[in-house]
Formats: sequence, structure tokens, C-alpha cells
Amino acid sequence: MSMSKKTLVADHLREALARGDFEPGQRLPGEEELAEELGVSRATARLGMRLLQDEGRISIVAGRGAFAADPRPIIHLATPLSGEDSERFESGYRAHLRKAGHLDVDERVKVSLDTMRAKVARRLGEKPGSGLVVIRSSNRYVDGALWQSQITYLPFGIAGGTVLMSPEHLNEGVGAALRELGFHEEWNRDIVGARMPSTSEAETFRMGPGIPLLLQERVVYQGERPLRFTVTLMPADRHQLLYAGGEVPESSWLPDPDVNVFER
Amino acid sequence: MSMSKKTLVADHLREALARGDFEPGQRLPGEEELAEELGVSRATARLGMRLLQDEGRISIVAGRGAFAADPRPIIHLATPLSGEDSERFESGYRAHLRKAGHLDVDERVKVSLDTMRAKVARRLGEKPGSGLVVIRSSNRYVDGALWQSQITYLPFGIAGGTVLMSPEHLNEGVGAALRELGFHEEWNRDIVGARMPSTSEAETFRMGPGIPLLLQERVVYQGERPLRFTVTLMPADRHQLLYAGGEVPESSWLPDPDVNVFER
DNA sequence: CACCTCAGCTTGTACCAACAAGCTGAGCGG
DNA sequence: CCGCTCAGCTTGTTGGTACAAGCTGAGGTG
Repeated sequence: MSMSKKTLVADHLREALARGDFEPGQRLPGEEELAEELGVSRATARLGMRLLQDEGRISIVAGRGAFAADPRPIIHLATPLSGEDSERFESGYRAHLRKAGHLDVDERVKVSLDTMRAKVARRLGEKPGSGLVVIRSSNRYVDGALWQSQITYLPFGIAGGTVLMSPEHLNEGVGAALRELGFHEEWNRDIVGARMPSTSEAETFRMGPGIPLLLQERVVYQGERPLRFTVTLMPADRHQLLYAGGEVPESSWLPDPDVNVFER
Repeated sequence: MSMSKKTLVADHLREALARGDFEPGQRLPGEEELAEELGVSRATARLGMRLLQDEGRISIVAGRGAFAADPRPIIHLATPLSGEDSERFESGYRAHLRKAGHLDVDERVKVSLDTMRAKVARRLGEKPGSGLVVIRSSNRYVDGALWQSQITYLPFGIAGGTVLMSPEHLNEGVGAALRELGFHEEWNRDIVGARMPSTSEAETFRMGPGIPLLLQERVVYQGERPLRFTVTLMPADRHQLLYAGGEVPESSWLPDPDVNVFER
């Protein structure tokens, strides 16, 4: 069984990467060079490199060349915390970003009002089409590129006419605002999945090919009543989610920055 | 700003799919047909279709054609449960698969003994290279294809010479076995991420291009002592993870089968 | 020194041609 | 009726050519 030539090209590069011939971020041989070295046409070399790109191992930039991938995911604490814990982590999150060399962190919040789409109505336990939802979209930008996109849907019966409808007066976050309004976020259900981004999503997140999108959906309840529904989109090479469960010792909450599911 | 032709091909198909012109699983026009219809070469039509494939929206099969994607993820309850709850869910998981029409469910367990790799040692809080680990790899097959792959690492000091080293006598699962040995799985830390599969991973899971791999790493502790480290690999079009947190009402544990983060 | 332009390198797009390989179903033979 | 073979359709691979477009740095201009 002989492999196809493009597979040989891909294997050649994969092995070189596994051997450590190239530091993360370092430039690899170009299409022309690789084609000559392995005795294939430029088209074939290109297809082989594309395989590596689709595996997320290299990043190809038009006009510059191919570079060894350098994923540095940031671990998010996804387990819901009580008030002061959540603040402690929030500051930790920004600090974590700063420590990784990302100084330019910006958050933009937009609030709008709309009728419920079918999916949102189902999550919030309402009849589709009928009610209104307050939609809070919060986009975090790091170094000018979209880092994380979050959309929170709140039933109008809960958020209508309250502080939750003004983007400015919400420094404490949605959870704290709900608490002040007399609601209690008692429990939540998260669903985590992944899919490839559409071309437009890949653009706004500035994701190269071969990078999946991590999706988190959270519905927060008080008893049987849904308080909010939050959808979070994150490029998977920059985000990983931490869930702690059971009787977690006080000292073990914070994530270990070295933990990373990409490591082999 | 005029788009490239392959982008036009991709847009043409994307819109047709969004319009609902094609049922999930239905065959789309082929490369040749599409090329003629849009006045481009077969090579260009091919590139355009590949974009859609990379987005996970269509699935291309050699010799047959392209088909509208039909993701039907199964929701896994990822929140650790106490004894009887976990059994209730385990049966629910199989039932869920059966309900989705997957009758051929098989699980193969292999056990081996090895020295610790650096990563495993770090998670289990041991010195790298020194200790031994018991490695339990459990692969679940559905309809003949690998559905989920799980590797559990147990320190030799815990699992060595016990029932955990024999694949057969472990119907109750690793958690129950640890309990019988006098250990208590008090709390855990999960990290969830996603990346694209390597070509070999894509083969064993029978994943088409454009489908990411969902990764879950779990370390289970008793106090400060790590009891086990489990890595789970799952194709993201067939798996989504459910995490419940806070004071969850008794009646709300089971996942709603209609919940699906892919729905727009 | 600051700014701009542009040559030259690299990847991106597009087309053509030819053959290989995978899949299905019609049709033949037992 | 069952099973096998094979024609015919569809995608996969490879080579070739040509030009477009993105990026960088050298070098000129003010």
C-alpha cells in the first residue's frame, strides 16, 4: 500500500515538527522549496501543507510562508462560583492574559430587545415568538482581535426596565445585577461542544484554518425558572474550559496555568 | 470588492443549504455539474465545495458525491455523580444511543503497565520517569466505528495488583472499583478543549474533514491526592458535554435530548 | 530622520488535462 | 434467488502554467 504523494509531504513535515526541528512560530520551508526537495510539483506540496494546516499544526500566511503552530490556550474557570469567588477569578483572568503578554484587553457590551427565536424560547422555557428577550452581547477584544463572544438572553419579565438593559452600569456582571434585583442563580446547566467556524466567524475571530470554535451554552435557573441563557463562542486554540466538581478543597480552586489538553 | 470564484461557489451552496434546499443527508450537485452551472472549472468548483466541507456543512464521499451534513450529537452528562446516580445515567447513555438507532454498541478495554510520561506524572502529582502507571484504555464502538476513546491513568501505588488491572472484572466502572478499595473520589478537575484530529485519528474515528475532536481531561482527587487521570477523545459532531452546577433540583438531572449547541 | 515606493519573494486563485480509485447498480451466471 | 463481475459515474491525485495578491525590506526622497 503506497501512500499518496501529498500524504508523504504531510508526513515529512509532521515528523520534522514532532522531532522538534522547528520551534513554535518558526518558519518552515516554502511550497517551492519543499516541492523541489521532495520531487513533487508545487500543487502537490501545497496540498500536503494544507493537510498540516487542517490539523492545526502549522499556520500559513499569504506572502510570508508557513509557520509552526504555537497554541497557547487560556484556561477559563467555567464552574459557577459564589459572589466573592467569582470576583477573585475575574481579576485572575485579566491577570492571566496580561501575564501571557496580552496588554490590550477591551470589552464591548451591546444591549438590544427582540422577540424570542425558537431556540432561545425553548431554553428559557417560554412559548416561541411570544415574549420579548433582553439580549446582552459582550465581546472581548485582545490586541484588537475578537477573543471571545458572549450573548446572554434574559426574559423581559426579569430584566425589562432594570439596570440589565443599560450596558454602562454593569461593572459587577450579570450575576451580581440579578442578585440585586432579588433573583438567585441557584444552579445551571452547561453544554459544551465544538464545530468549525464559518468563514465570517473565522474572519471576526481572526482564526486560521484548522482551528475549531468552542461553544458553551449555559442556562441558569432559580428552582425550575430559567433566569438567563448565555452562549459563548471561543476559538479553541486560545481557550480551554475548567470545570471543578465535588467537594473541592479551598486551596485548589485556581487553575494551574501549565495544564493544557493539547500537550501530548 | 469582488470575491474569488471559489468563494462564490461556496456561498452558492451555503445559501442553498441555509434556504433548506437540501434535506440533511441529501445529495448535492457534483463537481462537474456545479462547475457547468456556475461557469467555473471543475478544479474551482472542487475548491469551493471543500470550503463547505471544512466548515462541516457538507460531507464529501469519494465515488458518491457531496451530502448535506447531519450532525446528531449525543449529550454526555459530564458532572460526576454519586454511586446510584452514575448507574442511572450509564444505562441512560446506552438507551440514548439505542433510541438514536445505534444498536451495535461495543466496549473494548485494554490494560497495560508503563512508566509515567511527563504529562501524566504532572497530573498525578508524581516525579516524572520514576513511578509506574496502570493504563486502562477503553474504546467504545458504535456500529463498528470508534465512537469514543478513553484512557485512564492510575498510580501503581493505588491500582497495582488490584481488580483495576484486569479488564474483565470491572463491570461497575473505575469509580466503583476505587470505592471498594477504600478510596473516595471526592472532587475532580476537568479541562475541556477542542482541536482538529490528525489523519490517523480521523481514520480510526471515521471522521470526515471539518469535524473537530473534543478533548476532556479529568483528574479525580481524594483531598490533595490524585486518584486517577482520564483523557477522553470524542468526535465533536457526535458528542456534547453536559455540566450541571450549583444546587440542582432532583428532577432536573437528566439531559434534554433536544438540546444541541449546533442549532442556530 | 521619517515616509514612501517598489522590487522580489511567497502564497492564492484559476484553468486545463489525464489518470487513479471508490462506489453503485445493472446484468450475467450459477 | 444469490453472488459475482464490471461498466459507468463520481471524487481523488498529480503535473503543468499563468497571473493575482499579500508581505517585507532595501533604497530613494523629502
